[in-house]
Amino acid sequence: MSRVERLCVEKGLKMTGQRRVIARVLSDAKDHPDANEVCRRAILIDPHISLATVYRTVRVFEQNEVLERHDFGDGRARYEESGSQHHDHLINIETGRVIEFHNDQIEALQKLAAKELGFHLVGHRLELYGIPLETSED
Amino acid sequence: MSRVERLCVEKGLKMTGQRRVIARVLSDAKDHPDANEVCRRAILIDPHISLATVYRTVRVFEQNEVLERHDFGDGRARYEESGSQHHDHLINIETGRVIEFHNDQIEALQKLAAKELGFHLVGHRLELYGIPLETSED
DNA sequence: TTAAATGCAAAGAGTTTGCACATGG
DNA sequence: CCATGTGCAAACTCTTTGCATTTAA
Repeated sequence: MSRVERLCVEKGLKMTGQRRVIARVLSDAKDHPDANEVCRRAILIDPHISLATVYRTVRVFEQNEVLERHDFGDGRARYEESGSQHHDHLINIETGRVIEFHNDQIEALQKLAAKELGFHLVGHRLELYGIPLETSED
Repeated sequence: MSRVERLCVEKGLKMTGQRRVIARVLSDAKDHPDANEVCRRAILIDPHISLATVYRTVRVFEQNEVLERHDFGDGRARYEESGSQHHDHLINIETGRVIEFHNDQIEALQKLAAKELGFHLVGHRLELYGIPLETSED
């Protein structure tokens, strides 16, 4: 049983064959697939899965905090298993590859910045866009 | 002549009536309108403007760094005049209103974080989502 | 059993594009 | 004048939804 599936069970979600497969795909994913990619991988395991079901399922999973939805600005949502710890993303603009990182100082400053503006911080999005250091020597 | 129009002229862009109006709308905007909203405001000044032209125009303007495109996660692009200084956004999730802010410390830490991961930072996106402090007392 | 999940195809929202016509430099 | 911009409508991408059918609990 995949980690995502276990989380679903803990949340009391009805686990259908399709949901199990989608959960597995997301648990196995090392990247941040979009709905279409999740569907394609799911179909490799079990062809009885439609894109509509993927969309409905990821929404339910997201609402149950079993996975996280990201928007990297390319017009489609991407998904990843809810990690135990929060992290942000650095996107290598040469390859499109996404690297996860966490920085406590930045997190703290964000909270502070929001407070100074009169807000209680309930969420944030931080994405860094970079090029590999070797390549950037100009 | 609006500020955006002047920037366009400096870039050598051909200034048609429509582009002038769109430039004006964006110069006058105190918020971050989407393409549809830009079009509606433009039509108030001159009805001879179509949504397709707005899309084509904002793309040209963006490519010429005359305005900036933002994606606040609600599925449509939003635009604002390219300011002299960089800033990030705090979104009031109760009203949807966007507040601009700038924080040098966070900027510096971002650069550092990227460097530690082996990247040269060429861009970033930071959005804070918050609720007004008065309302958040629970 | 039965409320909830699924597949399909159609509908939406936002954005882009092909083509004939209009226009700025 | 003529390369470029525009309007219109159709196309495209991503996502959602209505409805008849299937399925988990």
